[in-house]
Amino acid sequence: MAITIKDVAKLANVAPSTVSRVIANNPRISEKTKKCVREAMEQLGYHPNFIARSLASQSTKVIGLVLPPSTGAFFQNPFFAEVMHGLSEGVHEKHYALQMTTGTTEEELFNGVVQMVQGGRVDGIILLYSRINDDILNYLRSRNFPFVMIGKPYEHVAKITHVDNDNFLAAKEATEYLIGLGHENIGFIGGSPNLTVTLDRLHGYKAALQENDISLQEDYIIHSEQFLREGGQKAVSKLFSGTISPTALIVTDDLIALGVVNSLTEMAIDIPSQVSIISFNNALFAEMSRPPLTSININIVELGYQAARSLIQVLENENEPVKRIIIPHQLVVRNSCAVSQKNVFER
Amino acid sequence: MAITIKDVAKLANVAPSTVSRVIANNPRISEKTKKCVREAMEQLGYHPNFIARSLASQSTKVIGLVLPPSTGAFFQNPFFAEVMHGLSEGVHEKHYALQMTTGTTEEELFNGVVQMVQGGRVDGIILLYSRINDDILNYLRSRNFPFVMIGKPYEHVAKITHVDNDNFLAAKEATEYLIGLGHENIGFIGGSPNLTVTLDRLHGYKAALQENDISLQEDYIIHSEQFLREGGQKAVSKLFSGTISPTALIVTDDLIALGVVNSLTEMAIDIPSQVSIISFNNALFAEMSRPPLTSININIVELGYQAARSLIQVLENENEPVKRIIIPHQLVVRNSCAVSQKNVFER
DNA sequence: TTGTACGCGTTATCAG
DNA sequence: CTGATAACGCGTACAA
Repeated sequence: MAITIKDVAKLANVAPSTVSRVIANNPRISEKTKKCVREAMEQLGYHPNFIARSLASQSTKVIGLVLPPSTGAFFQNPFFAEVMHGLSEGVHEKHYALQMTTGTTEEELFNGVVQMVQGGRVDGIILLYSRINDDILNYLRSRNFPFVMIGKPYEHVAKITHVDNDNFLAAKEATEYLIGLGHENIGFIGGSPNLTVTLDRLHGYKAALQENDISLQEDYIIHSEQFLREGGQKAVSKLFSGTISPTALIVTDDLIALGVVNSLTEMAIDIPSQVSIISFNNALFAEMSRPPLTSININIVELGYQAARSLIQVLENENEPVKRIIIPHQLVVRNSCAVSQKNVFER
Repeated sequence: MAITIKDVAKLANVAPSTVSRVIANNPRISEKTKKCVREAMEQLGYHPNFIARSLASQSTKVIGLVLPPSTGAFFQNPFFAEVMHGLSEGVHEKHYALQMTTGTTEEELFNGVVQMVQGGRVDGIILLYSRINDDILNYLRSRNFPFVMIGKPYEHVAKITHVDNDNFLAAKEATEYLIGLGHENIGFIGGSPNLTVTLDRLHGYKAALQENDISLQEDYIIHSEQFLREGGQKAVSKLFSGTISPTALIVTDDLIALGVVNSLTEMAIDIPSQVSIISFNNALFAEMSRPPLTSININIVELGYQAARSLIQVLENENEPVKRIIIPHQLVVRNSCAVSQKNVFER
């Protein structure tokens, strides 16, 4: 059995509670006994038992992570690694640990969260996604359990602390950029329409069209359930089978964009001379693609970092106000967009 | 305060210990009281407290993950996401949770591990790397704490359960493949020489040369500390400044290979006609690179999955024997290797 | 400033 | 088959 607080107490000739107070650096303990106790701890190689501490103090110093339902695909997207990077830095600074649960089905996932929460495994939770009508979100809210989310809540925006980009603006700017290049037939290829990111970007796209008096074509909008390359491929075949094909595309994820590029290349449609593409996330892929993709850097690492920090603030301050943190984005111009060749003739 | 076992006991008119036994599905409890207790649990919405359970049973059902020291870079490499994918599936099947610690310095990392171990936070640990003279490894061994590692231990191979590829063979095959194409001036660009993966692959490379009576050129061997693109770029400038430049390269990581490709392209050295490249890991990059890289698929997801499973076996079976699990690899041929043009003339 | 005693929510041992 | 009771290791009123 490991060294406990009692062993230390015995060696230092004090009561266990005194040792406990020394650990907590309680100011009401004399420096002399503190030193004495610390020496005893050193000598025995004492390390506090986190589990016992958690039970007594009702706090674990662990933060739970909830990955989106389609966990398998999520791991493949560079978003995962980057957000983990930021999260890990954020929690590490404050001496918290990260815990993950995953599940293959929606139900398993939900149960995993319940176990984390009601099982007392974690002090708070970070949702790595935001979607419409999320049971997990509702559950956390109904139990009043501390959590923050990455992405904009679909409902109750003002009541949920979250870290997000201004996806509306980002998509609007992206679209305006294409319009500025003379494009008017602009397609939108997004991820699942249940995700708020997708919706926000779609709205930004629509707003830009409207402000520039370009009529919206519903069949220029495609949603691909998977945030993967396959999604992009399917989207292209739908988009380019119509009568008038778009001359430019907004794609909400680099990975999907990759599929799009693949398909277009196979169809011998040149990028950017025939179709311009602008995508989101600025993953390494974006740079590697042929042609290199113009993409919007949403600073995913920072997204994770801020999420971690703001959750910890919620946990450590009695009534921390609800916050909304917006991480800036940047358009990274590469070679996937060109001036529209035909806008003059077509209308 | 949450519902406890006592509340359930009261409602079901039994002792708390009985409730505990029902949870554990103890066979010595009558079906009748089981049903009664379960109804009470249902009615109250009871969920067992994991922390209390952990304290009493001295087991947390949590597995700790140790990332390599250069954590920042590690997150950027697709290896991270893939291995996490496998790990998460492996632990999820057996109802364990994953916990991560990270640290910016070696010392922080070490302390993180000590906290996990001595703090009783985790039942076992998975090391996501293997290197020479690892303090953490020595610590775990000295405390006799259950752990498995991904990669081959540098020492005590027969005493440490680990999951690995046959990196020696993989590199040997890769080299032989190049030799088969007529190459004799084959360079080796590896990651840190402190990692056993690097060493194993280097040995495989050397063995292949030797068996084919090709003399080893020490200045054809470059180590890049970072598993990143920058590493590849530096390596190239060293390699191609000598008198006789290699006509083929073994690169131990796709990300490094990417840097190599970049640099060679900038130097207007054509791949594969002037230099052939074969790399490891078969990340998405490999396929996307221009030209697409011939790479060795080491099945990273499986590496993680098996690591999780074997650790859990160690945890759940009294004296599970030490195991060594080898995950198969496959050469994925793309377009980065060609028949050597000059081997006939040069010797 | 320090010690005593109890509670945190379970599991496990030992009776009955 | 079930019920007391004692751990598990620590935090914390309360008392001294």
